[in-house]
Amino acid sequence: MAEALTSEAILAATEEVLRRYGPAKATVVDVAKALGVSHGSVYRHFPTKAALREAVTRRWLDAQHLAMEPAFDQGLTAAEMLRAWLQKLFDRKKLSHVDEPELFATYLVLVRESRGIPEYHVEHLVGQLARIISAGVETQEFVTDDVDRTAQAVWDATDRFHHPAHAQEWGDPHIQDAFDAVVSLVIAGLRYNRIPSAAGDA
Amino acid sequence: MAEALTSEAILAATEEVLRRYGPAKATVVDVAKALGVSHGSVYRHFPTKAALREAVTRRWLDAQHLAMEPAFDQGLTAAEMLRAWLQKLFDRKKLSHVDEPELFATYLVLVRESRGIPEYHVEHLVGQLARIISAGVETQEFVTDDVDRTAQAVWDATDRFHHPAHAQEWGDPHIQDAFDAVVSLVIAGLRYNRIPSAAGDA
DNA sequence: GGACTGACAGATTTCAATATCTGTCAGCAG
DNA sequence: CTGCTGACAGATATTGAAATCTGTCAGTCC
Repeated sequence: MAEALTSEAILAATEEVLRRYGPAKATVVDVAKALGVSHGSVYRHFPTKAALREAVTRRWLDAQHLAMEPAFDQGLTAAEMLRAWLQKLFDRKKLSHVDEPELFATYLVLVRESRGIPEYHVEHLVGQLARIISAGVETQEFVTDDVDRTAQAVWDATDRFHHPAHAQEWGDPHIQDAFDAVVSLVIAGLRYNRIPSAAGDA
Repeated sequence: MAEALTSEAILAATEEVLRRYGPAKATVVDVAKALGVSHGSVYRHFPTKAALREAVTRRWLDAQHLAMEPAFDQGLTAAEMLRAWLQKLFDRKKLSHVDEPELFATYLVLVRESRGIPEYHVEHLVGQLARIISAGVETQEFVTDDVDRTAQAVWDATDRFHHPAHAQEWGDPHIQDAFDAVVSLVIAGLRYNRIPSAAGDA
């Protein structure tokens, strides 16, 4: 035999098979064939096909999260940082949707099919948002009595520009305009926002 | 023969057939059968199956628009009116999605399949939003230099609570909380919002 | 003994034949 | 003459038999 079969090699091969055949056609047998082993060997490293797919998905998401890590070192206001972060997220999503629609669709299917993965993804990004908003609260640029809740609200309010269900709208020529309008509205709200914890509003 | 076949009767029968069989199974033959005529007769009133479906859809949407017509007569602030209108829209959507999921899905398919119908629907509702915001600007409760653009931004920011792509999230127990947070953020933004017409922001 | 194979059962997918539907139109009935 | 019918051609949908896939495991190889 040549070399030991590693989980890493299986993940890489699975990624390649998913790219080539798409999520609907990719089979465990294909992965094994690409590695030159029997498909029984793959089951020695991953208990089910679903677990294998989920491992690939989590790996990909972690790379996305790393790429979105906000940079606090520059001399930007919180509003500028927030706008830049949201714009970067939007640009990345838009680009991958326009440039590689099939790969985008593939990972969309993968993310959706695993319970808990979408939550994992959103919670991570909302956490990054919260850190930016928190910085704004410290400099008294933003006002809020619940940073996490507000971060979630900003995420929800900008759903149209990052939720894959809206991907088809990202090709609209006026989409950047709509993005600017929503982000400006949200930032204006952050400057004077007091979200009630249960009910009531001024 | 009994009575003349009218377009009205065909529309009513089509609605019934769509309710009973769903959008995938409903056929022109079914409609004709329900009316006790040959399917050729239906084509005397509607040129294609698509035109027939679109007529039913437009009829249904007009009823929805009427139900959402904002009431300006009460002694409410613009913020209260805006919140109430958004809540009503959310409640109506949520209710029809929870109470009659099949009918909701049926009209969702119908709305999507006709080019132009979604735009017709959204433009109408954003128009209602614009009237509420416009009232707020007149009382100096809200600030904006472009009512229509701002109305669209409010619509976009609340997408999660009316766009059917998010319907599955409406069953979440915390959804009302998320709604309140977003609406409060948006209303805070409206009080101090100045959306740039092309680029740049303070 | 630990890693891999290959045959297997049950579940899922594919594919081609069969049936149904859409849209048209010549002809019939009042 | 006007409104409806029913047969028709091409397009679409349904079905069930055959092929493939998933997950297991007794057995092989070093």
